[in-house]
Amino acid sequence: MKKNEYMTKQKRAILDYIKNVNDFTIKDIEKNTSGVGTTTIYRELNKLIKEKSIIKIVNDKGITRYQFINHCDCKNHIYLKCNLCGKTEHIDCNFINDLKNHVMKDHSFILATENLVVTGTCKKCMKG
Amino acid sequence: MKKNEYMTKQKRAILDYIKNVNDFTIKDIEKNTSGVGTTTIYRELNKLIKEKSIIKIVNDKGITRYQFINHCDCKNHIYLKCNLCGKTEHIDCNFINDLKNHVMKDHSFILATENLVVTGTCKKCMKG
DNA sequence: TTGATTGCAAACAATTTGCAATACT
DNA sequence: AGTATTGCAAATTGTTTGCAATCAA
Repeated sequence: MKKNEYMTKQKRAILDYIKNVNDFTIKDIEKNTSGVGTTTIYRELNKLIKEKSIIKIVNDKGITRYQFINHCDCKNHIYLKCNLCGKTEHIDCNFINDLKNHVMKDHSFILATENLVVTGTCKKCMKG
Repeated sequence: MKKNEYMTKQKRAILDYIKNVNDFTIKDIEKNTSGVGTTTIYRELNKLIKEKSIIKIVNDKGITRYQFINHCDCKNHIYLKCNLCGKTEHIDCNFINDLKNHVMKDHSFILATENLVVTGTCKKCMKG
């Protein structure tokens, strides 16, 4: 939280909710909090978008969704983003280093692993 | 294109434009085509979204953008996109299979290698 | 106390829809 | 000919803003 910012009960309610769900709509927040006006929700989400803590996307059904991005300090990681549910998980393992080395050695290309998002189908959606 | 669909000059103008730019706004299309109504643009883009040919996102400045997804038929390949010069090269080798298997086995995630774009720095720009 | 935050209502902007005219096959 | 497509204008929906009251520090 930035300086000169107050922590209000509305803000806390919003943050508490979205940090757990990771993928949500405005209506989801309205349903899962109480005593928080819609205007406040928009204002808080816009602040988070500017800070790049969340992103706003419109899925193939036309529904506007917000997704929480977990930033972290570790290296050698990539994001796995599910094409179906839209959720992004984050893996951190040595294999990424192997990939990086391979691409460097055999293809003369420096892979930018700091912010690498690859897509596919997650465990959950694989079943459903 | 689906059956029972007509190829009109409006549709062709839109498709010609977005296939080349890969990332665009409604206004970009309006500026770079002529004789295409805004309604038609929205309708065409929505069709592409439903078909998952493009995605619609709102960036951290609040601008709504659309991004074209390039599909192709070959397997085991990924695209290497250079952050500096913007050029995309395309590699096709066994290592990609290893990556796919690893992600599947150790992270329970089906990697969509048909359309995987990773970014970094290419040989040319590495030197310059 | 001081400045940030809230929420209503109003303003605004983006997107969709009805429908008659037009273009494609 | 028959059906999909277009584009205007109107309707709708999503989002933002002004402002007075309230709340956090």
